Amino acid sequence: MDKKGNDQFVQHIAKRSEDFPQWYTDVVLKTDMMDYSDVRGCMVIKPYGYGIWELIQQQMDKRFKETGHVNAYFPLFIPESLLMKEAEHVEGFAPEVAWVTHGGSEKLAERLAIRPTSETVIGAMYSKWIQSYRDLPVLMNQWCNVVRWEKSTRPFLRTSEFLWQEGHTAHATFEEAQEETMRMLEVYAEFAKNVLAIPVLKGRKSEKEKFAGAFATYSIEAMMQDGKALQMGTSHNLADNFAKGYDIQYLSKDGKLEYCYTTSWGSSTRMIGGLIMVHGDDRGLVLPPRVAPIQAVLLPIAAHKPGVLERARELLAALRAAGIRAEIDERDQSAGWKFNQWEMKGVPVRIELGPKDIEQNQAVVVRRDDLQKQFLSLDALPAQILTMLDDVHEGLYAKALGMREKETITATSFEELYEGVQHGFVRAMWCKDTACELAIKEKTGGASTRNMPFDEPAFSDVCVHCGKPAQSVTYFAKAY
RNA sequence: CGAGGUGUAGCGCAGUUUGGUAGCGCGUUUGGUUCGGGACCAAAAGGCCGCUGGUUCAAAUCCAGUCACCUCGACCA
Repeated sequence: MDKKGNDQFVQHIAKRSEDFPQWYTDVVLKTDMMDYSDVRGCMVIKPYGYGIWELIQQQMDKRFKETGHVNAYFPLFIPESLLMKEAEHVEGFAPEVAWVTHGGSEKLAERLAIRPTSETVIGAMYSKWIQSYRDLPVLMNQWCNVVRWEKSTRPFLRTSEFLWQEGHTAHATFEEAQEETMRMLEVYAEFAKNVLAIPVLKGRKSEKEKFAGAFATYSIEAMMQDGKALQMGTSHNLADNFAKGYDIQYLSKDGKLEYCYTTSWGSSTRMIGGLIMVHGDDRGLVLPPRVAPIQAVLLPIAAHKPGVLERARELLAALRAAGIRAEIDERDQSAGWKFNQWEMKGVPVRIELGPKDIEQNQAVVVRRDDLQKQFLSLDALPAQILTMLDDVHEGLYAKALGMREKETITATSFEELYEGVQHGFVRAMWCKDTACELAIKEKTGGASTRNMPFDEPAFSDVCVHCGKPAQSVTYFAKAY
């Protein structure tokens, strides 16, 4: 690269098309979102990245309140005996649990697991709290951190410690639990669309991939720009599996002792990784406006000239008064340098204000998504920026949806399916997912029915998702 | 856990083949000129060459061990 920079921050990033993993890492590190810590696989989220997370939290929490959930907090440590009560759950999580063995210098009589997820502790509490059908449903959520000792890690996508929310609910019947499971899956899908500008597929996971201990697991999956799938939220119907393990019972109206039906659902800082990989381009990050910590950055041009800075600060105040998260960059750097830096950081809208603009009562406004430049009058600028932010959101969503549709094929044979998942999603028919007996019925092609050789070795690295939207088709994708 | 790669200044790297004063670019600090797409000049600061041991008069460099990180597998609600 022949471009010169006067800040280490301004370095070229890898070409997205040539080296997607490297591009992703570059974007994460060079946009000042996170850093590596000394503990392997643990991330440090820096203020810019955390700002995104705060906006995600706010907007998601608002949705949880609307669906009647309340926030609570449960312990970080889970005694080993408590964790062991649900057999499938233990088996699934055992390989990735971190253990506390000592308190100070004394060895503990019983090891403490650092929560990989909280069904177990929360189940134990629910067992105390729930006595009667009048106590149901219990609808709670907690925002917290969890630890999973992963073998390999990637920033935001899979870290040893991560931040998330986990919802835990208890209901009187299986049907109510199922309804809750689907309701929250829908909340996630709506959130992905309207806040993150990411189109997602809703689907049910295969038996092999479902949450350890769940009756059924549903997820939302998005396609990244390399064609791979990323799970961006899950919702589990736990049926009465955990209620039986943790003795969550209630006395029904007609005086019978019954087990509860529980659900759990979660989404994490992985969503940040997802939005980087869905929207980013060769210039760096592209943030969807609703989670952008800075929605509009104001760059005074030739700021040393009289009046420029003053006018720019007035404009900043006007933007903020309109509810726009705006910042001004008054640093003593060249204009070109600032353009590049804020583009890399993905700020949705850039506003340039120089002496010539002030003369003509206008500003130069540039959208991050298409880099189109326009000259707008200063008078109505805040209102126009607000509209523009919505346009950017819609534009990003449409672009991501277009990409996904382009990279999704419909398969009518195993060969097509296998070929398709190498670079995108595949639509294929799904019947029932029972252990190793899987059958595919062709529907879209309208032709014959055949059995799918799911036990072929080539298929082992394919992540299977079953979605059941309107057209009743099935989605398969190669996953991260 | 398998295969490959990398550890040298805040960041990116050269130097290791052939042992001999620790180098370059960017950034940082100071002063000045600039300022509408990655500015320029001048000066300065900044290093347990991942760690441990060995060979040697002498090790960033050779040998052995070890640790960490990265990529790809495996694994992963």
